[in-house]
Amino acid sequence: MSDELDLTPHEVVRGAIDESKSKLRNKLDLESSQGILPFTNELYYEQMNPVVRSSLFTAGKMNVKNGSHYLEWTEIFSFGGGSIHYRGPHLTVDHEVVLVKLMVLARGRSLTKPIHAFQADLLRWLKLDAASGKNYVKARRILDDLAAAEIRISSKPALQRLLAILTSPAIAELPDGLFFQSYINNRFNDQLKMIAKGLADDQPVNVTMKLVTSQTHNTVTKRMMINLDPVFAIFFDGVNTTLLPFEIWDDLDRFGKKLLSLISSHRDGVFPVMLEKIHEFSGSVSEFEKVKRRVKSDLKKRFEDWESKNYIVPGWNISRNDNGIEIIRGLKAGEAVRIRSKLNLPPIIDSDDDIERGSDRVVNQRAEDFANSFVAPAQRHGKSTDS
DNA sequence: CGTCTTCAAATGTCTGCGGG
DNA sequence: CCCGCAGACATTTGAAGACG
Repeated sequence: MSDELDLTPHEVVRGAIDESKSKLRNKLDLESSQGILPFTNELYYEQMNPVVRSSLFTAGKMNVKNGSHYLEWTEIFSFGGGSIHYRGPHLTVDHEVVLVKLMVLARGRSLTKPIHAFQADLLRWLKLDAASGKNYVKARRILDDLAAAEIRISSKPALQRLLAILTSPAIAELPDGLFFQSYINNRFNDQLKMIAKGLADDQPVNVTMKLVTSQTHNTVTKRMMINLDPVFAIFFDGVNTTLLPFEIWDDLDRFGKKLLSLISSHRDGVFPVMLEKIHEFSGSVSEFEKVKRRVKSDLKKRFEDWESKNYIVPGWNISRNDNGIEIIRGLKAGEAVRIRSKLNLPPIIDSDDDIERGSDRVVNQRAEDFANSFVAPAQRHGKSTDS
């Protein structure tokens, strides 16, 4: 296992951790609800792995203004085994920026309650000039797009989590848990047998969800109230998600945001991948054959830059295989994206062996990790994974 | 084949003005 | 401080060509 987290003796900080942990638990119990909220905070970008590995949010900005829209369920390009289908307006990385920042605002709150934000917040997130009215139009359109979007994901851990919520009586003990459970129940009870059978038989089963379920605009207070789809939370179990420090992610360009997240989602490095697939992953509308040389040289420059910043480790390589096909090898996240701000970055878990998580134990473990990050920042403290 | 340039069209951002 | 509209200005993109 290669996570180079410093292992600090527990005893030293034990007291502080226990205290901050219980403080966090109380906070979660009091303010939040079902306890399966995303544990992200202002320091970390967090996104579910199925999304990170897909081109759901495209790096390109073409075909956006002219209202490109998937009317029917369409399979989105995706690395790895899972599948992701989409229906709705064309989404770009700008949409993702807004979404993940909304998720940060949702931290510690019940997802059954709305998030409050100003449109000016969106402009700040997107690094747009707040003095320009046109930018408000763009921000509003992004929200509308998110509200219209529907995604369908096949993810075993998420389904297991869903099943656990549906069948576990324990969650109802939490303040808002009953509400959440009945919400899930109303929505999925009919499919319960199908989900259980699919899991047992190892067959693909999908979960359909929206991103933003509703948004209202208060013309008096000028504030927006935005509801996220609670089912979304199931995918943010803190285990099947990828984290990146915002201070890095915020400064990446569109494609960079996607690409570095993809690399970071593979703890042991990205498997060799065709250059053409990376191009497809970017969501570019251009024909690969016509732009491949450009793509390759641009990518080389990008990786050289990232290597110098320790975003990725040396050893990567783009070259042809015996069949003359360009292959990218040896991509692996570097130290800079793993640990930042002297805080503990929970390990990124990926392998098939880890598939059975999404368990309460792991989620609780994640909460503990998160709690640890409230300890004095000087004491960087890490743990290794159970793999 | 890889790197560097160039170009037009498509898009994105900013400026100035208006109002609440 | 919040918001909207037009239009000017800037950047990005896809595509193609020059050169070694």
